[in-house]
Amino acid sequence: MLLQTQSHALRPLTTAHLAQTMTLLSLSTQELRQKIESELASNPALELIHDRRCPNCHRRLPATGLCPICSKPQLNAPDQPVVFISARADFRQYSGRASLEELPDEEWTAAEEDLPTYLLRQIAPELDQADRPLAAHLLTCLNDDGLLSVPLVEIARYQHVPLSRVESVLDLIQRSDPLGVGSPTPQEALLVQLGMLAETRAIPALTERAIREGMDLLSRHAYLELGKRLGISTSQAQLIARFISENLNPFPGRTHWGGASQAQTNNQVYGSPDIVISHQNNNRAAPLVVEILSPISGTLRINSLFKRSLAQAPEDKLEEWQAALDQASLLVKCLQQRNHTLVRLMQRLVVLQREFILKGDAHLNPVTRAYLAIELEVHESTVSRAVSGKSLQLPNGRIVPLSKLFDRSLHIRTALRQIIAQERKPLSDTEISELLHKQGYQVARRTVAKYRTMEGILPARFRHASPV
DNA sequence: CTATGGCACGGATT
DNA sequence: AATCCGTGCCATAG
Repeated sequence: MLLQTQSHALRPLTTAHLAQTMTLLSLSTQELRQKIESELASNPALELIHDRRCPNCHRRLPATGLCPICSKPQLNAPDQPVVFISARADFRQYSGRASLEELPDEEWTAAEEDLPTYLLRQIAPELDQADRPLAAHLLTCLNDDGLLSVPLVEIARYQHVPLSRVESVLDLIQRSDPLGVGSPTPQEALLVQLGMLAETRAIPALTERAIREGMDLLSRHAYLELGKRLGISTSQAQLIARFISENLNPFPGRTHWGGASQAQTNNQVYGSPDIVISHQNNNRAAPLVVEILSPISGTLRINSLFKRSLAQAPEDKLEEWQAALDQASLLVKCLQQRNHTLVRLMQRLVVLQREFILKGDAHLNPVTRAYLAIELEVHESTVSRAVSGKSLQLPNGRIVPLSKLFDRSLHIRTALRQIIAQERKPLSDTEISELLHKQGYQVARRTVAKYRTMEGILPARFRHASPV
């Protein structure tokens, strides 16, 4: 028995290590944070140091949370992008700020005021004086997305008012400027917006049902399935999806639908990015800086007190404590490995896709995961896991899935979009295919059709005169 | 008859 | 091994 525990304690690494590294790598920053927090809560051998030190070079950090050394390009290699683990774990406000910078000037005044007061001003005239505290309570419960994550009943109980009154006040809020704000789910936000929009404008058939019954499919871009569920064709389902993404906003808190400025917002991702690419000081000429956002602020390490007390552990607890310690050190190690892999991946990726990052969709290099795996001398699946489920914020503030950097057909699709934008008369798929051949893209006529629907472009015949 | 979408197959990718 | 993607063939709509 004794021999068994010893050998068990001696060789827990390798396989377990590998397995955990893989799972950690495939987690997004948010998921990883949850995982770490739960580990931290349950495992006394782990400890989080709230130091304000850079995770890369361990120098003291200024209040901004950005390491002045690591975020600067090296003098001897100014062209090399800087890739580092970012110490600022709280990036919600960060991404929010980035999107605000994109707003045209006239929107600034509205945006500068914070959301709750902005809303309160709107609803004040229609609001019964007695309901003011209730409204204030509701508004302060809004999260960054403009959604209400607290159940209504809870608020009703807290304020000692009937549920119906809470509902009527909330209804007032939902009809205020960021339309749908205060809805409990993105789904309901969309429905409210749709309802208001329906009064002034024609809406594709079945849009409401698509949101009600196919929300899950909609967010997964599973248009084929959506079509089946609604009993319509895939392309019709795609049209509905396109209409929704162009006219509605599932997260009313993020002011994103300002005018016609965003014509091609294809697969915009909402939520927090895992990686942020920006120019230093927002200066377009400055080198690129790549931050891999850390899931936690501070340093995760083994609790040295716990380790020392292991020597005096009571007989019956020894095994349990040892296991906790092993698990903790495993987690710390794997976390480092994950960071290392991500840094190496991004270092190479940013060089390969520099054009795309700076100039946009048309300049995407068709890089495959397998190719990158060979370059980095890691297994394909490692790259796969590192890429999956992560999102990337580009210097222009857009957040896209990291897998977009591995899209093999995006540059052809943008070429296609250009052709159609410049066409004098509607071109048939066959004609477009020929034009693409002249540009050096060998795509079959059938494929043109696929790309066209992917971009949400109507068939030639129906495309005649519709300047939206 | 032409343009286009659906389905399914094979090869590449993950 | 599972999934995605480009393509060919066929049915259908205009």
